[in-house]
Order: sequence, then structure tokens, then C-alpha cells
Amino acid sequence: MEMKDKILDSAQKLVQQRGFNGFSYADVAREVGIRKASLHHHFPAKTDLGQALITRYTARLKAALLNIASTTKTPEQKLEAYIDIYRGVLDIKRMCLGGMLASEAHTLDPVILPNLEYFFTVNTEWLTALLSEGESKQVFNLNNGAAAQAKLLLSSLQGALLIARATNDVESFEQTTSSLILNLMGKR
Amino acid sequence: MEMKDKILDSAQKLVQQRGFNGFSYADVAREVGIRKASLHHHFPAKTDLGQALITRYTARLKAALLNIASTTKTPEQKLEAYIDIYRGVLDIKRMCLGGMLASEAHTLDPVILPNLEYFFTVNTEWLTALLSEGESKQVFNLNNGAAAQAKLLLSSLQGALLIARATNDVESFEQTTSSLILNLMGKR
DNA sequence: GTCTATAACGAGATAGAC
DNA sequence: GTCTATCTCGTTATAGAC
Repeated sequence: MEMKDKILDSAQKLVQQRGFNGFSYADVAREVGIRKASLHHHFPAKTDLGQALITRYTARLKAALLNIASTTKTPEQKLEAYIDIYRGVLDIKRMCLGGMLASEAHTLDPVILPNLEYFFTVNTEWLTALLSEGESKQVFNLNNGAAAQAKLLLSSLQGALLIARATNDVESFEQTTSSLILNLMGKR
Repeated sequence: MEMKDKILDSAQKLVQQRGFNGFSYADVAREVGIRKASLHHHFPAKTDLGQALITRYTARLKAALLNIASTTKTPEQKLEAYIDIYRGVLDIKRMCLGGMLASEAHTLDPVILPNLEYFFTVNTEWLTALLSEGESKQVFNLNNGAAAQAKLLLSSLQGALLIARATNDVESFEQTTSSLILNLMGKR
């Protein structure tokens, strides 16, 4: 399983940097050190590779979210830890894999779309639970329901990542997220 | 100038639907009814077409923003009119041209990037002025400065568009934007 | 599981006639 | 300004030897 993982790592990086339509098997082959024909042994078609990428990415996200829930105490700390995931992606000049595939959704093999949708569902459900917890502990002040605020939170972070990366402006990401946090904690 | 505009209209639609790396001269040629070689008379290279697209898109945005400012009265109405621009894009199942190019930024000819950056600057500056106006009229309550809230607003709308389009969920966009508005108008 | 070789196609782009 | 014809290259994918 060593090579399969190397391929997935390389392909994930390429998709996050250049998009699913912006890289080729030749790029991956060069990076992992085998011929492009050999890649088809592991992932017969490019769509298979895309499926494996979004599936693994979602599984890793779920693990990371479980880890946040088990090691972090307060809702503010959990929110900060969640934002840190995006900050880590921006730091290495990548886009979120889910956000990148979302931008290309209309060109992807439709079999990928339910998995992409599920990725966003995992995010929003976890965030909804977090915001509800914070609301009942009176550290967040939500004015339109936890579910709607969770969607806003997810959208904001995806958009902030998209724009900060394109304009090469990390400071812009920090400004955006600090407003985000203050809006959630502000009194109403 | 008739054909040049037809080409730009077709290419803009294709980029907003499929991305700059997701369409070809053959697609445009089919839609506008000339041969692909003839396209090169109007736009010698694909990058030239990309430049023309983002330039025209930004010019049209500026005109639309001027129109909002001159025909609309209250800050709430102006904000609603701004959001309506995004709603109109989502309704025809497209992504914002700027947001789409942003996702592909690392694969674009670098000469395009300053123009892309300018597109976002136009948005944030206009929004900053709007939020400042609303703050002084006490219809908005901003807690981290108008400029940072403007960036959050722009990011939220780009992200909401990205996700709602990929998940084919217009209702999600409406939930997100209503939270957005309520957060700006909430008391602190 | 990886290789060489190649198929089959589509991409962006150019030359030159009309 | 549009056409036909063509070039060159890169793409995904397959066949079959090792």
C-alpha cells in the first residue's frame, strides 16, 4: 500500500494546488517515480483517483474533528482549532480539496458528487453541534440558528481561503477570521 | 465588434460553468458559429481571452455598483442589491468569474493575476464604504472595523456560491446570506 | 507491480487562401 | 474576418512483455 499512498499524496497536493482539471497522470508519475501507465494499475481511470481522494480527505477530516472534540475544552478553542485546519492549508499555498472540487463540480464525473456533498455535510454538522454547544454555554451568540450560522462559517472559511490564496494575502485571511470569531461572540 | 462580444459572452459562460481549464476554443467556436482558427483572430492566445474576460467583468461590476449607489437609498437595500448579484449568478448555475479564476490562480498566466486581484479590491473597497455608511447611520453594528467586515462579507458570498452550486442547494445560499445580514445588523 | 509501446483523441496555435 | 489544412504537443487509457 506504500505506492498507492504516495500516489494519493501527490495527487492530493496537485489537486489542491492546480485543480482536478489542472494536473495529469504525467505530473503524478514524475513525482512518485513510476511511469504513467503504472498509475492505471492503482487507479484505472482518473475518476477513480478523484473518488479515492475525496473519500480519504473526508475520513481524515472526521478523524481530525474527533481529535479536536476529545482534546479541546472550550467551544472557543474548538472553533480556533477548526480554523487552524484552514490556516494550515493556506500556509502551504493550497486550496481545500473539497472547495477546489466544488469549483469544478460541473466538469466532474457525477459519481463523485455525492461524496463531495458528504464532505460538506460532515463539516456543517460538526460545526452546528459546536455552535449549539457554545450557545448553550453562552460563549456564542447566534441570531439565526446554529445550522445557518454553521453554513455561514463554512462558506466564510472556504471563501477566505479562495481569495487569500489567489491574492497571496495571508493577512486578509486573518482579518476575515477574526471578524468571524468576533461576530459569533458579540452580544446581541 | 459583434463577434468579439459573442465570443466573450460564450467564453464567460463557459468559464463560470466549467473553469478556465475546463473549456476549449472548440467549445466557443461551436457556440458562436465560427471555426476555432477564426477565434485566434480576435484573441490570439487563450490568455488574451482570459484577460479580456476579467477586465470586462470588473468593468461591468463597477457599473453595477455605481447603479446600486445611485438608485438605492438605505444601506440595507444596497447590501441586499449586492447580494442579489450573487443570487443572480447562482440562479443560472454559474460561479462568480472572479471566484472561479481565483480557484485556478496557480495555473493561470501570471499576467492575469493583477487584474484578478483588482476585481477583489473593487469589491472590498465598495463594501467597506457601504459598511462604514451603515455603521455611521447605526443600521450596521461592526465589531472589527468596516474593512475586515467587508472582507468577511465578500468571502462569505464567494464561499456560499461555491458550496451552494456544488451541492445544488439554493436554500443553503439563502440561509447563509440571511445569517450574514442578521450578524451585521445585530446589536452588540 | 512496473515496464515499453502505442492508440485515440483533443488541446492551443499557425500558415496562407479567399 | 473567416476559412481549410496542418502542426505539435499533451491527455487518458490499453496491450502485452517482464
